[in-house]
Amino acid sequence: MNKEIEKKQNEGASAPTQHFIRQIIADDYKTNKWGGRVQTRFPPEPNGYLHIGHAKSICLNFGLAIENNGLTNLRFDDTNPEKESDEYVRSIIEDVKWLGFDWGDRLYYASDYFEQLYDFAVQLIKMGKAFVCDLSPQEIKDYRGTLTESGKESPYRYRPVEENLELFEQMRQGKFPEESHVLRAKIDMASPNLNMRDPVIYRIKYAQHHRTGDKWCIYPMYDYTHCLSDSIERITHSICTLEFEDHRPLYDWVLEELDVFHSQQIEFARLNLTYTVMSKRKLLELVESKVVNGWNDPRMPTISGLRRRGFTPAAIRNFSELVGVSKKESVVDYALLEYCIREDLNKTAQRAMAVLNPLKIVITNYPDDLEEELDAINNPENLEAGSRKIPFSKEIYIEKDDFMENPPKRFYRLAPGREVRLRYAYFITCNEVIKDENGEIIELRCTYDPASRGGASPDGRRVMGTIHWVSARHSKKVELRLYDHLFLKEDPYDFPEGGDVLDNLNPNSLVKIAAFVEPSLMKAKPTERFQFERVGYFCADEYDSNEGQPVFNRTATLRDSWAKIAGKS
RNA sequence: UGGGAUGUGGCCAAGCGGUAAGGCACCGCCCUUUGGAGGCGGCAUUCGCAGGUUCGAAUCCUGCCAUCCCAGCCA
Repeated sequence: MNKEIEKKQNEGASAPTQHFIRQIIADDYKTNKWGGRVQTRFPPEPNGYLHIGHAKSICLNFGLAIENNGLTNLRFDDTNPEKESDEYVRSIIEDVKWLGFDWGDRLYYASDYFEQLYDFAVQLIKMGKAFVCDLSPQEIKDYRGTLTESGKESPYRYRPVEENLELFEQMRQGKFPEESHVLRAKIDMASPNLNMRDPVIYRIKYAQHHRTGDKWCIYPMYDYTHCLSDSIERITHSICTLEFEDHRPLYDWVLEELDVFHSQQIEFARLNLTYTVMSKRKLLELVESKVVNGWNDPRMPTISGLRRRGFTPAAIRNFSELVGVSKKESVVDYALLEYCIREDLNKTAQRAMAVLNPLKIVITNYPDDLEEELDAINNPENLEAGSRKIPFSKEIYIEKDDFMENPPKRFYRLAPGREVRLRYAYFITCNEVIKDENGEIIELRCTYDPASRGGASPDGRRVMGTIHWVSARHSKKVELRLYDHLFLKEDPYDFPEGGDVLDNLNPNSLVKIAAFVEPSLMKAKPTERFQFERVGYFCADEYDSNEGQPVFNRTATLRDSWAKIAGKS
C-alpha cells in the first residue's frame, strides 16, 4: 500500500526514472558512505569535439550532483600531449556551458597534478610496487601474454628500489629517448585481467603539452592518472563508460596501495544513435576527409553541430534523461531526439511562412494594386508572443505539393474546383490550371472570398484544408539548407566485407534550396529559431547569415501524417 | 580456449519473491485557421533458453545460449 502511494506521488511529480546510479547514490546516503556528500566530475580528453554521447554523460554527472545538492568538476584528462590541444579545450568549455551546466571555480586539468602524481609514483617505487622497465614496446607486448596465456615477468621487475628511483628521476630529466624506459606498476603478470599485468604507468614523450609546454618529458598513463585525480578532487562517484569495467581493479589497486581517498568508479553504457556514428576517430575522419564541413557541421552528432542545426540545450537535456541509464549496450532511435527538439520548439519557436517549392496563384477577383496587411499569430502555443503583419496581394505562391490536379480520396488541399483556406488570409477556390508547353503546371487561377478575411469562415462553411503561402510581390528569397541523416542505414556499420561506413553516406544529407519567405523573416538574427508552418523547424545559421540576409538550417521536419497516408495508398 | 559485463514489446527502460511502470515508434478515434500541437484509446498471458526452489519467480538456484569489451608506451 505504501508502495502504491509512493508510486502515485512519483508519477504526479513526474519523477525521473530510477536507474542504478541513482540507486547507488541513494544507498550511499543511507549508509553515510560519503558523509552525505556527492561530487562527480566530467573528465573529457581535449582531443576532439564533444558529441551527443558526451552530452548524456555531462547531463548525468551534473544532473546527479544537482539532484543531490552536490558538486561537479570539469576536468580535462590531458595526459597525452600528442593528441590534445587548446582548441579542443575551448570547444569543450563552450559546449558544456551551452548545455547549461556550471562547474563554479572547479575547472581542473589532470596536468595540474603532474607533480603530485610524480611524488605518488616515487612512493610506489619505494614501496616496491613500481619499477622502471627497459623492455621495448614490442617486448612488453610479447611479455604480456595473451587472453588465454599468462604473461612473463620483465627481467627488470626486481630491480632494487634505489636503482628504480634513480632511473625514474633520470627519465624525468630527459636522459633517455622515448620508448627506452617506462615505469610499471608491479602487480601480477598471471592475472586473467590484462590490465593488471604490470601496466605501464609512465612513458617518455618529448612533446609540447598544451598547458605544461616542455616542462615534462614523462607523462602518466590514464589508469594511473584518472583514479588519483578523482582522489585528489575528493570525487565520490566516478562515472565512466562500460569499456573501463576491466580497468576498475587497477583503479582500486592504485588508490589502495597509496592509501588515499578512494572514489568509487561506476560504469554505464554509452549512448548510440541510429543513423549516426559516435566514435571520435570516425568523426575526425569525416572532418578531415571533408565529407562534412567541420566539427560543427549541422549533420554532425557533435554538440556544436546540433547547436548549429538548431537544437536547444533543453531538448538535449530532456533527451539525455529520456534515454535512461543502464549497463546494456543499446542504440537509441534518432526519432526520440527529434521528438525532444519538436516538443521544445513547438512551445518556443515563432511561426513564419515559407514556400520551398513555389507554385504561382493569381487571384483573379482581387484588385490588381491592393495590398493588405493581415494579422498572424506568432505562436499559437504561446499567445504572449504576440502577432505580426503579413502582406497579401493578388499574386501569391503556395507549395507545389499543396495542389493536385487529380487528388486522391484523402487529399484535402487545393484541387480544381476546390476551396481551401490560406492561413491567416482568405478562402480561395481554384478555377483554372495553367500549363506550359510540356504540360507542367505553372500557374493557378483562383478566386477569393472577401468575407473570409483572416481565414475565418463567414457562414460557418468548412474548408478542406489550410495551406501556407507568401505574397509573390512581397516575399523574399533566402537560402534554406535541408538536412537529413548523414547515413542511409540505421546502422552505418552495416556494410559488406571490406566496406566502410563511408559507403553508407547519404548523398542527400544536405540539399540547399532557395525558398520564398514572408518579409518579416529577413530580420531573423543568427541562431534564431522558427517554425515554418507546415514545413519544419529552422534556425538562422550562426555563421553564414548576414545582416538582412539570413540563411536557414532545417533542424527537423514537422511530423507529416499526410505523407504517411499518401505513402499507404 | 582466459577474464569482465549484458540479455524485459520495433527502440529505450522501470521492476529488487506477490502476479509486467513509463517514454519513443506504431495503430485507431476525437479535436484543430499548421494533415502541426493537443485529447482519448490500443499495443508483452510474458521477461534469452531449459530445468529447479517456492503457495507464488522477470525477480532466488543450476545449466545452457547469444551479444559486447579486454592483449596501446590511447583515453
